[in-house]
Amino acid sequence: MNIKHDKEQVLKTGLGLFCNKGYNSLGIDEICKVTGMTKGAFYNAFKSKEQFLMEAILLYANNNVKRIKTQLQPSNKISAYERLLKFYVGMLAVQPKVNFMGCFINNIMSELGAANEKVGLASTLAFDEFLDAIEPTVKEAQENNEMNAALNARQITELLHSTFYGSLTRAKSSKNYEQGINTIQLLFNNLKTK
Amino acid sequence: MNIKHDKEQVLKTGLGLFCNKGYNSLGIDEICKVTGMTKGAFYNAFKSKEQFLMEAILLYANNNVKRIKTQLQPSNKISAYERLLKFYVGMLAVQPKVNFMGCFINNIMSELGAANEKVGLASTLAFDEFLDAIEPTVKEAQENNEMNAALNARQITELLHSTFYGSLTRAKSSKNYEQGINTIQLLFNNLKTK
DNA sequence: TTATTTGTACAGACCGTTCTGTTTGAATAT
DNA sequence: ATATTCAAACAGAACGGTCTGTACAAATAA
Repeated sequence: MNIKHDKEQVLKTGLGLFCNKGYNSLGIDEICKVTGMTKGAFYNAFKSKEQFLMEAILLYANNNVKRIKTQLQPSNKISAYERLLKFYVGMLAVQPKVNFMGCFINNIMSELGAANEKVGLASTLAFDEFLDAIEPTVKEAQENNEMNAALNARQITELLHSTFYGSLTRAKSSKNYEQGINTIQLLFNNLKTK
Repeated sequence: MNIKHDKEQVLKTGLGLFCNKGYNSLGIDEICKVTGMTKGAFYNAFKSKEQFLMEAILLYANNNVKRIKTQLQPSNKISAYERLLKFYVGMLAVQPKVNFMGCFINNIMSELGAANEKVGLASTLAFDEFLDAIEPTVKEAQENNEMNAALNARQITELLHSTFYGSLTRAKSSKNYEQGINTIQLLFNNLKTK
């Protein structure tokens, strides 16, 4: 009794598992168990565990870009600066509810980025896509005169996101996100136009 | 013919291996091969791989605190602000020469901090020791009126180091440290007294 | 029929750890 | 000085478990 598996659904489930357990701690057996697949079906659909990961990275990157764009969507109720601040604080504050799983791309960068060239490249590209999605809102904040317009918008975006990733790593390890929020707040206050 | 092993030297060598390969990718076999030990000797000296790691974390933390204090040592040739900037830029710029191994504590936080409570705690404590070593120089920069004295020195230190760690993770993954230097530069410019 | 997909057992490599027996050198006894 | 004892350190094979990936027959689809 062969089962017709929805590859997208399997990938989505696997992505969730990767987010929670990382790469090395998640075995093919567990992916199969949770998705209801067998190994034959898995290896028929995916060339290898690494390729499965690569597809999961792409899926995550796409979904996350969409999420970022939605959350930073222009609004006349809340300014660009405030949307950005809320965006980053929100991602930190939600961590206790998601078992401090952090950001999949940041996790994969840390776990495999240095050792595996392909994965390093893919996660670097995903990171850049996130910056692409965030940068317009930084520009908007500059045009609103909320942020210093003399600075390069891309570099501000890099600064925001790097600080966020550093704070997130610390939050994961200490199981405490409050220091991270303070750090983000301090950075935003400093980038604010006086 | 049994060999007498120097535990400190073994730990030092093992720490170097952990720095380069991370925790999961480094096997006991390789530690033994490089140090010239056998497994019997290894397990006579250390309870487990995890305990070996814990001792390596302490060793690294101590050495690194010393290094930080040396590099940030008060000087009348270079101001506190400049010493801090040089300190962070230097750590990024050196990465190509050390195979982008980054900071051991940051690596371990990322790889194991979330999964292993003991390791998470130990690396969080090490992080705090680094902040303790850096904070006095931030205070000095504030007293020199190089940095805004209205801000909390500890929180500035947190911001500096979190941003550095975020930049470092990205540098490791992309094998490029220049963006990280730009990010640190931008942050320092923003914290500078106008 | 013929081609494709799936289920399952298993190969083969690797891992951390344990086990048994050996070496060693210092303490003690002669 | 010489012989004996003993505990700690060491050597390295072996173990139990994990892992990814494969082989191949059975089931299904064309």
